[in-house]
Amino acid sequence: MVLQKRLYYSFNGYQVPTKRRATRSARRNATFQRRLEDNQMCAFDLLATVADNLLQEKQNPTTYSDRSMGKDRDGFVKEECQNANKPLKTELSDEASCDRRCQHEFVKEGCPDANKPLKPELSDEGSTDRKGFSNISSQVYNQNCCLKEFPIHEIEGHSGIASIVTSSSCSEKFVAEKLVDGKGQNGTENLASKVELGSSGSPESIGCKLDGDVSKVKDVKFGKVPMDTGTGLCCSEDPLDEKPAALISSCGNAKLSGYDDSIPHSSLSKGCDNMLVDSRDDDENFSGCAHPSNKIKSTRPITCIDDRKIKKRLASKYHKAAQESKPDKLSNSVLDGNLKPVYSNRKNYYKSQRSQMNIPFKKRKLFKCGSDTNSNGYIRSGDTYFSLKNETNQSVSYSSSGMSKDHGTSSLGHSALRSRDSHVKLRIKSFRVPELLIEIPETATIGSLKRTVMEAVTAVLGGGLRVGVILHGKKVRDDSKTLLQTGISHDNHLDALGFALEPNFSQNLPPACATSSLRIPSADMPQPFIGYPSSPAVIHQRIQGFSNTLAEHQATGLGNLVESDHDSAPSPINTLGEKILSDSKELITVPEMGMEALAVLPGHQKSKRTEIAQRRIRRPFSVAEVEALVQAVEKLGTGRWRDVKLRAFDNAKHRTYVDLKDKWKTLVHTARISPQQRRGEPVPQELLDRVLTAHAYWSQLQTKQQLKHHSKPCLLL
DNA sequence: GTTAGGG
DNA sequence: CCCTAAC
Repeated sequence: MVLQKRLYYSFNGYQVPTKRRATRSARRNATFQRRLEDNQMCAFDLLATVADNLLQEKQNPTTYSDRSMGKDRDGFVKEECQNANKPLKTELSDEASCDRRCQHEFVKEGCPDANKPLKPELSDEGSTDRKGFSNISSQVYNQNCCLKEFPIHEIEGHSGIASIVTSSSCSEKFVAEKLVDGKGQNGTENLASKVELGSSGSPESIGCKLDGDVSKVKDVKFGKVPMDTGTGLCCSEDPLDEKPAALISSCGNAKLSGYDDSIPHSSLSKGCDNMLVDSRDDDENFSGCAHPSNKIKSTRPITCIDDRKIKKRLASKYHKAAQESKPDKLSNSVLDGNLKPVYSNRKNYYKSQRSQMNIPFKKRKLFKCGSDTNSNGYIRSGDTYFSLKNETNQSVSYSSSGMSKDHGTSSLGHSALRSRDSHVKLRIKSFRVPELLIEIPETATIGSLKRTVMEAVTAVLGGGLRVGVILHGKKVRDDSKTLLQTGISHDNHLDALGFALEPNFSQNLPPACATSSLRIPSADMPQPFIGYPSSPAVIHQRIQGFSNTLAEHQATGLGNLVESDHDSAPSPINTLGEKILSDSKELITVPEMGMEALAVLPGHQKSKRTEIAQRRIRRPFSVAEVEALVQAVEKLGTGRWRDVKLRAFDNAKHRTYVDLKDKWKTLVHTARISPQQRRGEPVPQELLDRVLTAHAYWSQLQTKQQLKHHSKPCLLL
């Protein structure tokens, strides 16, 4: 859908603003997320490729990594940095073809002040520079801990590095691409944050790649990643001590090191998945949450990866918002019971806001993935892949474009799948954006139209979305059911299966737009962040409101499904229609809350989030509303807002008398300032004149009355 | 629950 | 729009 694109862009745009310089962590977070998103796509491809290779070659990665690493490392470590605990990367680099010298140097240099020295080098030399890489890597390793401290900018500056890190195993391609491109995608930069994580290994690996040493890279990865992993990517962990297998894991390691000090290197192997997951974790961490990631990473089985992806892509935000407390919703519903609790348990994302904010990112990701990357990536929840194919054979996908095409995917999927019983592969190419009702004056500019649409979309997204599963036209609400129980199996025609983005509210749909439609409640919702338990019932209703929204894909006629929901709950929608018809005046509005929330994203999410979460969506008054307000005030006067509300806005639920009072206040102010100073939708001068007149009249009257009151008592006394 | 006003 | 004091 067009909207997708818009959303995508919009998010990006928003994101940017969101980046605040305020906090390192915040910045990191934002950038990190982005990178992750960008990287993910790549990662998938890489993973797929790797997986294929592995399968075909059946090499044993583990050996590779261990061996090579071991010696190199030791030697390296001993020589260069004794201090540094994590020489692994260096090895990688060596293997990669990097010069030991460089490494050593790096190490030496890096060890002492691993944290920050890198930057300069990187920036100067660029990603290609081995030294730079080595430095980075060394730092990373050293750090395991230090990374955290890495300044994002540094990383960002070195897109190449960052990218590498991020993608880790998966990213090989990614990295390569980026390197080639130079900066690579936008995302690359973002990666930087990640870079921290993986940077260590990555730089070198990157270099190799550049050099054309793909094979090496893969090998490394492989080494790290065990063949068996159905997940392909992950190789479970490298037991190598904690030192990261380095190369392969560069990403993973990096993450670990960067994000979680404690995180085990094992994550390396995980590569892409980790990344995704990590990213999430990172987010959390950044936000201040405890880092679950460590646990996850270290502990997580390979399978987790998929889940992560899924979550991230699909749910990430939504989940957070809605589920945080309840792990299952998305994961369960969409994914399946198989999912590991690990992720499902996400920690609380701090705040709803954050989550909201995140959504965009994630969405972005989703979109991207969907459109661009999808091919590669399916998400695997637990064991389920959402690509269209069934695990082994059938490709049931909505999208006409079959997943089967993706070699990478398929191969990975299969391998991964094998490990588990049967898996259902689903491919979600894109999500349709819920229906939005927008009312805008003919005189509005295209720009304002765009903004309005954006706001509406943002509001929806910002409010938090959740994923709805539709099967045979019916919403599947029982999150606890397994796919099998629900009838979603490889044996079935997945075309009957649909996914929808639904508003995830915890509260009521507040806004339903004036009239409207569905809206997104998020703003109103109290839900927030952590553990906010939302009652299913409520949710459903809300959803209903939104129900229109769903949509699923292209080919399949999921569309029908959408409304099915209504049945369960009384839908606001119906009302909407009525309202709309009845109140021509009312706006249908477009809420925008998203912007604000987004802006906040990066940093302080917590506090703000909370606040924002509850804030109502902003619904600018339309000229018609203003006209009605003026008329009512002229008749009733100021100070009787409740009456005004009843008289002129009785049917506008979203307009409280306080709102009307505030609007009047602003109208008076607007009328007094020069037209050039006015913002927003212009209000006819005629109305403003009436505002001033009425205001003067009633003010005068009020004054008189007050005088009377005062005087009277005095007199009486 | 309303108003009024500051933020 | 939110928040709060005051009514």
